[in-house]
Amino acid sequence: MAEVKLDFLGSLQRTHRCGELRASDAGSTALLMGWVHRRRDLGGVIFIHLRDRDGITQIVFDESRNPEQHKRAQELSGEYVIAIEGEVKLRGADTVNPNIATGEVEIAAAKIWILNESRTPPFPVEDNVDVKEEVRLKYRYVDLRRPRMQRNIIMRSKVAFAIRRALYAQGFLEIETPFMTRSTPEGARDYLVPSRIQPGTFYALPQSPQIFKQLLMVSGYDRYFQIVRCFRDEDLRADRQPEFTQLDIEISFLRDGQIYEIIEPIIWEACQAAGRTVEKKIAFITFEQAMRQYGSDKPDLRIPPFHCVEDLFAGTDLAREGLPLAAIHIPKAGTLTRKERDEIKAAGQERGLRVYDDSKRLERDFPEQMARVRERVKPADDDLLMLAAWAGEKRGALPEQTALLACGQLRLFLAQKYADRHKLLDPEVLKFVWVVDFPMFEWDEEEKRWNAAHHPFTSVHDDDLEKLTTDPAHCRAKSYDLVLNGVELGSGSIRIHRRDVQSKVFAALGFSEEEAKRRFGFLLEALEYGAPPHGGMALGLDRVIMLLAGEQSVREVIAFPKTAKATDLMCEAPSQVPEQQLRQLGIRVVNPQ
RNA sequence: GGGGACGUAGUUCAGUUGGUUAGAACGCCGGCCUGUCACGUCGGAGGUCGCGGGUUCGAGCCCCGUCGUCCCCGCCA
Repeated sequence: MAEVKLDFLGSLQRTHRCGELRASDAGSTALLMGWVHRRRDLGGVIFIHLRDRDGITQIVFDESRNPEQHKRAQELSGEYVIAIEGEVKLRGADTVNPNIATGEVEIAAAKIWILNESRTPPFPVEDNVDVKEEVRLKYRYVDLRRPRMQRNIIMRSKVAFAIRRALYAQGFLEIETPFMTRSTPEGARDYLVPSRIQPGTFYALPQSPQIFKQLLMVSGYDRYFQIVRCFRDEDLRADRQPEFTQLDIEISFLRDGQIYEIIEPIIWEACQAAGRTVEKKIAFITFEQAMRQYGSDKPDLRIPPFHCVEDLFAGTDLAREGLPLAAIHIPKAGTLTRKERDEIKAAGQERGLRVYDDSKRLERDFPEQMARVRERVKPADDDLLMLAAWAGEKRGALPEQTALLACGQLRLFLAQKYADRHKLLDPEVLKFVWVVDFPMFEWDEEEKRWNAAHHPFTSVHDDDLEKLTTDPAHCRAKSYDLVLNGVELGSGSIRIHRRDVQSKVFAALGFSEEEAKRRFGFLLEALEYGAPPHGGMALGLDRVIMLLAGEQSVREVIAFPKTAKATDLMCEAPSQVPEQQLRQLGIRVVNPQ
């Protein structure tokens, strides 16, 4: 870096932000602070674009009018931090810049303070410059200056504020819960925090504040929320970080259906804050419908459903007992090449499916059936319509479901493959849907036992109470997921508030009474001290913001995210620690890398 | 844990069947320039071709390993 004499900030104070000045401010004196976005040195006159998170203002240094300050401006370079004072002047008609909000004016610099210099940034502070994410993450503080990131981070703040406002308006209280808590054996892997004071023991960082918020209901804080960090030590994805933020909500005395009335306005306000207009009422689909129409418990409603047509093909080679035959329909895919058909078949095969793509042959062999299929699906002339069926041995505890999931994956594969043609996967379109009536339990093939599909505190559907012991596979839970464009935003349930019911569910999950007490004793005990009926949900705030911002990854809406291997490239976490620190904790590293 | 893509200047990329001194654009540095706004113009600097090994007369290019980033499956009550 050049040797530059730096000025002190002292009592200097901004009069405006860099996106604020307009023609009506002409004639007044302004003092701005910010970063040197660009310098254009024409010799006798130097133009600076001064930038802060609000916008850009042009500053002019004229050698003939103010040689001393002009000389100082020659020392400037990109990303220097400066303060500028001068008169706001109207630009001549031919020099107005329509590309920036302040383009009608400029500041004739009377005085410049150079507050700090800057090394040349590793990449330009602009959008539309592709930079490898690795570099962006290492210099995240620079990346966050770029307009797109600023827009996302600012949107995130605005959405969070709108959510808080909407919740306060509905009488909610924001209450904090501990980060250093007890490890619970179910669910994701815990991040552990060793205790120095109790050697050999560990706190766990919460996977969610689930139990604490239920305890708050027991305590009578009947409308609770929290925008809170949660931690899960599992592998990452584009929409998954090891620490992520939940909007956590719990409500007492929640009557049937009330949760939707409470959540929907909050979602609406959140979308409004992001500048997105959505319908106030969100559609419903049952888990079973979602599986049979979309092959997914998080259906993307922007693309048409597939249709199960095994009934039409009963008795033919295509239909197999207890397994679906899916008519997959993708609009506007047009005529496919041989190569494309092979790719589609291969994609189906990878997922265990046989794909019947030859429509001519299908029409020839099954003319009546295909007529009925077209009746159901109603494809246009240039739409893609093919059949898919499970190819091999039946698999899983629920083979039909396994097959439906594969069909759903194939549907998404095709929808993405031809997204350019049908244009239905438009991030501008927001299709929310409630998925309800989830099964209570899922079969764990490895451990050969039933697991809670949502979590073990979820109420069973009133009609299915008796099935808890007799037919767990067909027990429906009082749970609900909120899905947007094929992304699960969050889930919730009506909780069990009765000690006896909770015991039955634990029994169905194969826990002995002792085991249940050991794992969740404090919650079970709390249920014995006047627990009100309650329920709630948790929404993944990062995902909400991601979709509202039209981004493909939650990393684009988190200021300091982690990589796919859960590292922070900027501060180089996680890291080794001094031996002494480990000794104090009574920890020895067995296999250091 | 498995599969796939990528890694060359500060950044984004090109680099022919393996062949002389690894190029371009932007950025950076220096000169000139009083109305630019992606300023212009003249000149210049800048490379551990991710890292290690191998094949070869010769490797950015081929082979093996390894590290890193991204995507997907498993996993995420």
